[in-house]
Amino acid sequence: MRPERQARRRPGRPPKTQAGDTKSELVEAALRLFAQKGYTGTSIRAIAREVGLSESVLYAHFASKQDIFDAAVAKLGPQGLVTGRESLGRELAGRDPAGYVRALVAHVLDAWDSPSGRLFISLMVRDGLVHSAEMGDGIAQSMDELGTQFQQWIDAGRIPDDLGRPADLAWALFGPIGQARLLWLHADAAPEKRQEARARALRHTELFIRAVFREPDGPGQMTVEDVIVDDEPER
Amino acid sequence: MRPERQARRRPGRPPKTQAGDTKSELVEAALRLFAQKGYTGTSIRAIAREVGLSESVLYAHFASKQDIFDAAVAKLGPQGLVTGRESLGRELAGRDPAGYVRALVAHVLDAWDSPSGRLFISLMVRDGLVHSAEMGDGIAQSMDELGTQFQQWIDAGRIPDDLGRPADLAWALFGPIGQARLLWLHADAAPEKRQEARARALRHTELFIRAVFREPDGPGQMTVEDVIVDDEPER
DNA sequence: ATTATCTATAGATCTATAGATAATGC
DNA sequence: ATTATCTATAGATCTATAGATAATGC
Repeated sequence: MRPERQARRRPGRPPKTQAGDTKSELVEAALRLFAQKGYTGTSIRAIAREVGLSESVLYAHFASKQDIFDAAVAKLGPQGLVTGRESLGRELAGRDPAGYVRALVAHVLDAWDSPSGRLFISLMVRDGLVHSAEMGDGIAQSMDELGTQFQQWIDAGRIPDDLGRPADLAWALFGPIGQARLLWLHADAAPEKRQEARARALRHTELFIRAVFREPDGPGQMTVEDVIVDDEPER
Repeated sequence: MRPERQARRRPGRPPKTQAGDTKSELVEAALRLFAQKGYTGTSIRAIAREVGLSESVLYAHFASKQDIFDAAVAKLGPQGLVTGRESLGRELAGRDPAGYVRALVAHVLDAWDSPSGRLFISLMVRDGLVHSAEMGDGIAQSMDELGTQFQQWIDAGRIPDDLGRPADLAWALFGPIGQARLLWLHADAAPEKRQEARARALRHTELFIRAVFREPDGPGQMTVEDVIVDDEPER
């Protein structure tokens, strides 16, 4: 948003001193409004007004309203998914399961709770894109990919092999976190709600770790020792 | 939708034989369109056309566009939440944890996959109501209520007492199911996608049961027998 | 007389375009 | 000459209302 544009501008190209990066400002304003009010709820005029310009400027930069929307979506990129396992390579490599999952969740939460991450989810929601096939397929694929990691842990005996499919374990981990994102990590979310959402996601992560992973030895949720002490002390 | 209204109607009150329940038809058409295109994406005219009437009829039945929207929402009722534990009383009473959870999930899935349940989620999503405080608070409260049941199982030794808060267990159960609802149980979802979503939710339910509940005795995920056979055959 | 519809229309707002105006950069 | 803005406006569409018309129910 440019500072103070109340005073009606003169016609003609403005002097260099006043010029900002109009196109970027327009895309950013459009993003905020589309995320908040949806495509049909946002007018070209409203976008222009946000930036303090006349609505006809938009057509100097974009061919149509849809073109602005596309530019806004393109600016965000494909943030929707549980991405970044590749880019996290070094951080994740060699960690034990609990550490790996904690690092992955922390990474994803940072992305989802960022300004652009929150604009993204709001935009997807407001314009029905959460219901699009791409969204569903993308998430399902993302869970499949994460599933390969779970499979390795199953093979290594760190997860009981009869709990469920690897991709379903990924779903069990990220479903509740995704719900928290949807409900409380959107563009208009209050800081306290965001904090609560992150805390909730982290508690879920720990719950998941305790319920799913088997410790290689030492104390754990359901080691042989526990079972024997609890249920069959004299065996 | 009324049959065949292409032929332009005459002015004047139509004969009884042609009369349907106009108000209900309007609300239903409005619901479909609002769910599909959102509030601002749906015009009074479009609603009227769906029913085959002139747009001014809407103002004979409703005071304003907002009034129609409110009537549509009111018609659906508060379906958003994991409701019905009370109404399920008999079905749930006296079941063991696994049976209880299976029955509850089945009940919720039926509600969510019903026509009105799917209209509901689409409506909430399209108009940003999933981001409303009521939605978030309602779900959180719903999880707290279900948490009391988990607490009882913890007290009875059926769930390890160090897994997490009772409400977080409820969240771990319903988070993934809620995600499946959001992605694939909406108004426009294809039957195959809906089937897939239900299957996914049921697999998650079984995974949850295996990961969280401790059997009182008999065969189970991590009974003494299993552990001994797998890990320490000679003990 | 009342009710359920229609046609016609007002006034607002929407997207998009045409053409004017003034600063910039060659 | 080009660029970045403006004003003015066209034409479509939107919500809402006024007033006409014909069937119903008393």
